[in-house]
Amino acid sequence: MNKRTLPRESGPDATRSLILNTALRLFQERGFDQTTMRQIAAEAGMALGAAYYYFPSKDALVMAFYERAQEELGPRLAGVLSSKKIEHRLRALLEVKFEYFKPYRNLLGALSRHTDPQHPLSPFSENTRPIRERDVGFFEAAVEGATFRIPPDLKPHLARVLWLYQMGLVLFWVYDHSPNQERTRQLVEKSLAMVVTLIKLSGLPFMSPVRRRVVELVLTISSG
Amino acid sequence: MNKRTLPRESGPDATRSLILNTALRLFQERGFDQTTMRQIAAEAGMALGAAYYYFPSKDALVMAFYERAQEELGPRLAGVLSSKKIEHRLRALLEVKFEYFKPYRNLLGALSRHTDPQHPLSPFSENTRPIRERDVGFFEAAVEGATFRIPPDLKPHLARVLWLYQMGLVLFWVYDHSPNQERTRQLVEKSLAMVVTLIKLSGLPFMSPVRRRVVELVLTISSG
DNA sequence: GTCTATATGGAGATAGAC
DNA sequence: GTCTATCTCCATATAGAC
Repeated sequence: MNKRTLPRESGPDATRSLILNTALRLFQERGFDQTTMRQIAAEAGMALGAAYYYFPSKDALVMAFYERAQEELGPRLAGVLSSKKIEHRLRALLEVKFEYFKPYRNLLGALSRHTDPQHPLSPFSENTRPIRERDVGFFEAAVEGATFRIPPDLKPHLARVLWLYQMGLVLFWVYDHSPNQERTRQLVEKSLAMVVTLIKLSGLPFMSPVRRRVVELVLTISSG
Repeated sequence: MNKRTLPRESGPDATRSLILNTALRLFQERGFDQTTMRQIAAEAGMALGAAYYYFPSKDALVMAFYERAQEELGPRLAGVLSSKKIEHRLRALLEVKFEYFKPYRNLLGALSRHTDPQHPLSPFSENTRPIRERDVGFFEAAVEGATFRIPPDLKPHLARVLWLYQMGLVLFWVYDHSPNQERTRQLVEKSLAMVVTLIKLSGLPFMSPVRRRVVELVLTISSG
């Protein structure tokens, strides 16, 4: 038996979890900037230093949130790619994400400030690369397993572009104040149909030069 | 003679300008977050309270920067729309912007955190609407004055989409660490050609349903 | 290894004297 | 309009109890 399995009701793992959960709750309730390390510690029933013992900074809490999300999302994303239609497969991925992040919508809003790829917490940073790559992997899987003719010159880049598209949708969702995020739902439906149409259109013979330029564009953007 | 013309070497307008210029210089040199109101006041040769007399908050300095930029950019943007080719017209607008903002590239990076449309300093906020609308107006002018067939159903939305496209380019530029932002230059050239091609392609007769969907998409996004 | 209590130093902002 | 003095609050560091 492995001693270090699930967090018990006491012990270091449980304390760590308790702090993280408390922090996430407060971030969501009061906003990220308005929540102080003092409040987190107090609400978790311990002294300030104790929280700092487990998380050396407020940003470390955010990083732990990213990692936990990636861990918990993995199986769910993998388990939802059953259809063969690309549109269904992509929609399934999106639905899992929205569902999972729903309790953290406000928090994600606060975190979306990290546009600088140099910042460790940016979705484009070196620091978050492992998380990002695993995530892109699910879009690769969505593309791979679909019965859908993809122009071969586009194929190597498609997953990454779709991942970026998905980031855009999440950003829109985070700031969507319509009831139950109805506008995002519409945007997903309309943009998804459009994305699929565009890929299909791009496969037309006379589109070959356009495809080449798109690929060049993608390379320019991602070569940094 | 109007008494309130240009800032003199002394007087309230001069003091205000001095504070703003000092702040912008420090923001650029040391970073926005690392620069304190104390440093700004000290560097401008006055007490902290004096700086707060002119600018009630650090964000007020940012807003003043936005307003000044809009004012100074206006004539330059208007003066550069001489060609009749849409591609040249758009490139001209972009060049003026990059040129003007070059000394503030670092600062813009720090400001790009304001993704929340609710935040007053966001480029999408209610607060910055007048600035934004005037800016969109230059893209309308760029489209209007071009000898270029634009599908009539796209036309009402094109300027706003191009404005958004331009915001994306600026964001890329802000974080482009290639020498002399060479990658941005490439991105501009390639994406500009692509944008023009796409608009042309969208005018083909059988593209009518695609156009309709694009318009729907734009409406969904901007209806908030 | 885990945690409490306390100290440090700096930030944005303000009140009220001059 | 400009200043000094001060308020309030924070992230973070550390000393040392258990």
